[in-house]
Amino acid sequence: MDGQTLTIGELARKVGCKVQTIRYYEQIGLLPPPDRTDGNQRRYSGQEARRLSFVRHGRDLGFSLDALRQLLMLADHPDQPCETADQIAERHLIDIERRIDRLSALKVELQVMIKQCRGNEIRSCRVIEVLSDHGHCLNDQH
Amino acid sequence: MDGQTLTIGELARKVGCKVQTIRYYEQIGLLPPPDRTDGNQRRYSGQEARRLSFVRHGRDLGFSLDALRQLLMLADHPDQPCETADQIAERHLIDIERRIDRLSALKVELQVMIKQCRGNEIRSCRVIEVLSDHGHCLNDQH
DNA sequence: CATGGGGGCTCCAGCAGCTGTAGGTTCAAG
DNA sequence: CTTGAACCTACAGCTGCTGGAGCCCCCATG
Repeated sequence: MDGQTLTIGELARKVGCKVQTIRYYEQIGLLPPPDRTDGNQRRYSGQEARRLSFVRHGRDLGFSLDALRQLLMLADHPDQPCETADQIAERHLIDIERRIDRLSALKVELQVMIKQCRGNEIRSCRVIEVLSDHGHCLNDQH
Repeated sequence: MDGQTLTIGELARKVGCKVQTIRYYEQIGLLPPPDRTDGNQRRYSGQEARRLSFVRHGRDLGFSLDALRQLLMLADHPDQPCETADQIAERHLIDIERRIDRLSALKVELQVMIKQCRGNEIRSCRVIEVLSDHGHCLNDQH
């Protein structure tokens, strides 16, 4: 099942992304240039499809293209210890945790904002007021 | 304390953003053009500083510039009912909840990935493996 | 074997939301 | 009056794609 070749459109459908995205990844050197037909159309092997899957799955997990580039380089050298890969993942985990915390704080603030404001005029609207006034800010670090 | 004027740099320091960001907001019409000195430098009033605070705080809360533009327009017409402001905030709340859910799922997946991989070779590294293999994907919707 | 249409190709512009640089001017402290 | 930090404009660049124009290829059907 590795000898199969896919057109760029088939590949895009398979991994769930746009054709242009694949060409973009190739352009920025994240995917190697695939073989071409005599008519200059790209044909992808199972190998290349797996590499793209890796990238897409990584993107779904929120990794940056740069982080994925590093991970791909690591994946190409399977004999080395995987500390670096771990570090990338861990850094990413910390980042995600920070984002969750931040978003949770925002959620509370928004809920308060909305609850306090029902059917009034803008003059007394908490949404506007809270946004105007830093005193109401929960995570006040400005 | 409203009669004070600030240079663009002072304002930037006060609200915690870059000078260029302020000029950018002016350029896209989010902030009105401020008064200038004879030497063509911008001078900001307390009014204008508050408007910028509003924008920055909104950005911190994850509102898009477009949503903030709408909210600013509402804030400029305080006699109208605030349903629209509410709707914007509510739509945004739903969005934030979705983002939290999504990030929480990613967090679990990353934690599993990292925990299973300690001091091995890349050959057996879960981080690479999980990203390569869709079978390990928790939220498998591809 | 011709043809039509769906997909492929390249190149380029644009999106949000800034950020950085170049090259010049102004302001205020000393 | 000098100096140097901060200001000015204009424009390019960043991430991660997405869409369009204008052309070309592939293959199923007649």
